[in-house]
Amino acid sequence: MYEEAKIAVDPVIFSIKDGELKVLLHQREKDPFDKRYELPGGLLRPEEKPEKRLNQKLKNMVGKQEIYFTQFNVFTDPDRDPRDRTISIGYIALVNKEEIENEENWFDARDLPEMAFDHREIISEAQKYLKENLNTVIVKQFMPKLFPLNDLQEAYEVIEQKSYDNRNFRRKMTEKNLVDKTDKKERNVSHRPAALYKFNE
Amino acid sequence: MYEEAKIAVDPVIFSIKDGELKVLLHQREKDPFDKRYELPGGLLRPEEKPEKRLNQKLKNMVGKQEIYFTQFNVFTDPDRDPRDRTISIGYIALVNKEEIENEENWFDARDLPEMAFDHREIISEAQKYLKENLNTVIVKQFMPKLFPLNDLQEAYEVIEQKSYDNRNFRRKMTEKNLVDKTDKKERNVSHRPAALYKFNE
DNA sequence: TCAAAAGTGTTACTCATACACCCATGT
DNA sequence: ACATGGGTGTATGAGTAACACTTTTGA
Repeated sequence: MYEEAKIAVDPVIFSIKDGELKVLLHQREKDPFDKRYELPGGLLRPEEKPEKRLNQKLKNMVGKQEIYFTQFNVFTDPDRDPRDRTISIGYIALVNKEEIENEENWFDARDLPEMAFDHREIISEAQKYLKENLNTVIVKQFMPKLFPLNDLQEAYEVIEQKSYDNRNFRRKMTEKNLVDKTDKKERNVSHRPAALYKFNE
Repeated sequence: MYEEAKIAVDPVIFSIKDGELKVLLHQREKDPFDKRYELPGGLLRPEEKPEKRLNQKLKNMVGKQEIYFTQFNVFTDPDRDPRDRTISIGYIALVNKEEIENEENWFDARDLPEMAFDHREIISEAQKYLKENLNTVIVKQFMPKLFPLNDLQEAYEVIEQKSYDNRNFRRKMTEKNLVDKTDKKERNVSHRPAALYKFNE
């Protein structure tokens, strides 16, 4: 008759640190794919909405209460889980580097370890989505409240994998009033301290 | 334990005719929602891939072999089907008006009949997706091989719900080499016949 | 005084927008 | 000849892209 399938919620949790796009992974401790890394997802429980499941997961993994996420794709290959048929709903979730306490399970998205299931492909699709749908709302999630303009430029560059002219970038951000200069400055840097900016409202 | 759910594949099949964005629907003949209209979807069978199911459905409904489609969203509300929990994978499918033989089940997307389930919402999301992701590949699906430039403009206008300046529109299409003029012309029209264009490669 | 990153202006080019009249055909 | 939609050019402003040197701080 008709197929019944389990429903997984798989977040690709991104952050930007040290000029790299990072992804938060979890190491499996049982078969299949024992010891390999996987996305920190979960299966839906009866009557449960994906957003609820995801909020719980994100809270566990990252600690922060409110984390931005959005659905980007669904993975349906009948053989993607060797046990039962499982449909995975793929989400991207974005956290700023200030939230990262323990760097241990954060990996460079461009240099991933051995992955379980089709999770490498899911991450690759997620990166593509991130790049294609980049906007201020997205980048904002990666930044702390106050930041130097050059860090913002770096965020764009890391996601889009291209470089901007520093003068043009600054002009665009300030003339369009996307950011506001504050009277604060960087501290304890061994060079000219940058002015700190914040996002406009 | 964990939820098992049925998986539905629901295509929103769009076409453009008479200056309207049309959607192909199917009238139900049993409860729940007897006599209401629904998307011409189907449930996945064991081991079946959504793309395969969709190809079958589209072939049945429209006749043409190769139809462009793409996944746009997933609908997961636990109560969206009053019988069993069913996850619906939403697709948009695009056909050009030449393929429409029987107009009977084609409805103006902006004036739908009473719908079953959450299908009105699915169509509304599909329209939003179409509008936001409009590009030449998309519009191409709606057009016959040869067409007057003004018909192409109309297609953009119907999808985006805005109007273009005719001179600017023509300049953009031709200068960017998105279309090529052929030596053919409209026939049997009671006004100056339009030159027919085709998409570039 | 040196190293390191922050910050700053001008010019050229491309693209989007606004706007009104003549043209080719069928009836 | 007239009604109907087809077809054309120019000017203005906005946004994007290219390009190199001076400034401020800590060490």
